[in-house]
Amino acid sequence: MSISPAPSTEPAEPASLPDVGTGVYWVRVALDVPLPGLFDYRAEGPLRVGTRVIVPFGRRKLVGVVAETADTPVIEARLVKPVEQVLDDLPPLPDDWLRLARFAAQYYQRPLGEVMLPTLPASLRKVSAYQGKRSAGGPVKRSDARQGAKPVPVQPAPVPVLNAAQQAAAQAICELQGHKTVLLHGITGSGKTEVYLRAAQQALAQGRQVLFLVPEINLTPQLERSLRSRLAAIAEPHALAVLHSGLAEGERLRAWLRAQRGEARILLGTRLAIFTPMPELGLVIVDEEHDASYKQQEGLRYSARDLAVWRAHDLRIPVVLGSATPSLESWHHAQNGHYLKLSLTHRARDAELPSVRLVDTRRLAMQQGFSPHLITAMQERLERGEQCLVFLNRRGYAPVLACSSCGWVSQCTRCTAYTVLHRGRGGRNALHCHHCGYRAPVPRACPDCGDQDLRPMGRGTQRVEEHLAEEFPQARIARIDADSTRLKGSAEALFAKVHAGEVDILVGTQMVAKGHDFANLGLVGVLNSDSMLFAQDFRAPERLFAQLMQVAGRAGRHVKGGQVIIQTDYPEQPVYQAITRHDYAGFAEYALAEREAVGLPPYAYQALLTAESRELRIALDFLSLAREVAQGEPQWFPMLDALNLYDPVPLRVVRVANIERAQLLVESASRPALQGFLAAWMQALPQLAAEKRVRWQLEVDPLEI
DNA sequence: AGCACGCCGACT
DNA sequence: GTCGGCGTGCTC
Repeated sequence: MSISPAPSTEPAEPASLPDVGTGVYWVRVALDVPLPGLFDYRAEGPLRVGTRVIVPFGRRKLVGVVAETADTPVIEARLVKPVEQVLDDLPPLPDDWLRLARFAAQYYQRPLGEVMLPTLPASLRKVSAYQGKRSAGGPVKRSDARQGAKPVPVQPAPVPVLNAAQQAAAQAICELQGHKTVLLHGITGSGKTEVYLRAAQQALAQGRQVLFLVPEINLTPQLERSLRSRLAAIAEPHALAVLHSGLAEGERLRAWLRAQRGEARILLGTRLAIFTPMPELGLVIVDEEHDASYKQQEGLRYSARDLAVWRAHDLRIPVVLGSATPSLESWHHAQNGHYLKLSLTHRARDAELPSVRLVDTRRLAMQQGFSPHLITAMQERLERGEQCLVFLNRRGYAPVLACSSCGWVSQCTRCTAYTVLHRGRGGRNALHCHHCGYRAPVPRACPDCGDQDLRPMGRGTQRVEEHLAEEFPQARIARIDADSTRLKGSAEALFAKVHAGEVDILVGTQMVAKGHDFANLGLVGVLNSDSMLFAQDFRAPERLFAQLMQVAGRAGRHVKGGQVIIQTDYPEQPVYQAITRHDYAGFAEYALAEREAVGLPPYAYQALLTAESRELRIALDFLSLAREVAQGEPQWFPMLDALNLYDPVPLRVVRVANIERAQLLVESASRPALQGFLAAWMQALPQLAAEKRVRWQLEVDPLEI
């Protein structure tokens, strides 16, 4: 998105002014409640904006953040309650943090308190942490200041020699003055990380902090190790802090505090780290910027990547977005000169890109989803002692169980979805609903006609694993998906086996596609990717391309002649054609032209209003009413003719856990028109929803529609 | 969202 | 006779 912060020239807000003669200081406090606006309180002394306070709210007490000071309260003064406790265990939250929170609240149409408070470590926003303790009171004890991370012994890694392209990219970033968004487009294995590190190194040398965002927790340990060893050469081990939702509360608090105090010089984290105060922030890096996990999918539905761009702009510092397959939004900005595009077009260690072959499966005799070509290729690789990866984005044994005589199929009673057949340990099978978590035993006979011939239709990773065990009885096979890695640490253990060469064939879902560098992997086989090709979502081809590039990038990183085999019924599709040439730019050009022709993002901006109710009719009625309200009040919605409000429609999976869902898409070619409309609309929606008794949410820049 | 008040069913 | 179901009303 092209969001530009307002210039941050206004001085820090002054402490609240006394009400003349009374010695009362009025403050407006942001609280984590789903009510619009701020709440007036009275303080005994001046309070700086950004100060955390404990205030009474109804029958309870809450931690809030002073968002404004005022000469007079908005509500009647006698209704205003006093601040109960001023939390001074931390300095007030800094101005740039407040600006970021205000922007996010306004942009995503949520109350300020719902943005501010959930981004703080829990102990800084829980009243319980401050009650009962009289002395210093609160979670930030003096000893925390000195408590860094455990002193992990780290050997400095040798600084790798950058190739010419890496050198040029790093230099271009290091030479930037002020704000710039850089799109670092580097194919898998081209050494983007070294470029990030070189840029980070310079920022550190200039006395600045670096914020390094990564998509998922499971990427962090690897990167953390490599960053630690690289950092050992240029900074002390304490300089790195890691922040993600998998941390224990204490660790999370400590990392946040170290970043906030400027003790941590590099903060490595997932999307939530974008909200960490960093007093000397000088560079933001967003690795794998296209990755959907930068988008929070509940509560405040923010994009950490987009907020990173905003924050960097606000602070007048560079931000580097890196990817082998950039989002079309970022690519578009780079193409039109908004972003600076830097490219790494060759693999760093002279390794060649794997060859990609499309196997046209329309006229082939398939065996359990495998073409003879793929089986033969696997055979050859295994004979050479290389590893094979079979990629299939579908877990379980089979996506549905069906009766061979009457047409019954296994369905969830609570959702409009098939239940998936899963093979449990000891051959105990069960039907799982992937939407609501419901589990049921497998019926002995068809519930409709009594026929005992129930057959699994299609295949998931379990069935593929089973078939491969028959096909390659000598091979050691491992399966990595959400089911086989449910237990803590089991994913690491499985990956370790693969890395140790104790696995010949790896079967996996998208979990295996990200980040891992398998030294001995020669062949990647892709099954059933066509299912993504014709998904209803307009971003499906973009996601498919990114996923195929990513999984293809696992092959032949160190092995000569790496190969990818994609089985498809549609080899002529542009996505597949571009993949065979490793041609991101070609794919992007094609996809962007298509988007432009039909006016989809990045050529339009979207928001999605979703409603939930026990009855679909009610959810749809609410959405229709919401649309009528907008169309019926032209004085409230002067921007209406720049907007497109679509018909309310049921979601593709309309019922989940017995709740029916529907949505209404709003679209505009003008961001300000959309923003203005949403702000006005939000005034009317809560009342409508209360009348219809529906749960609802508004998502700005939805990823899936 | 919490939290409490408020009126109707199966239990120590 | 009570414990508790969740409807609805309010929070500066």
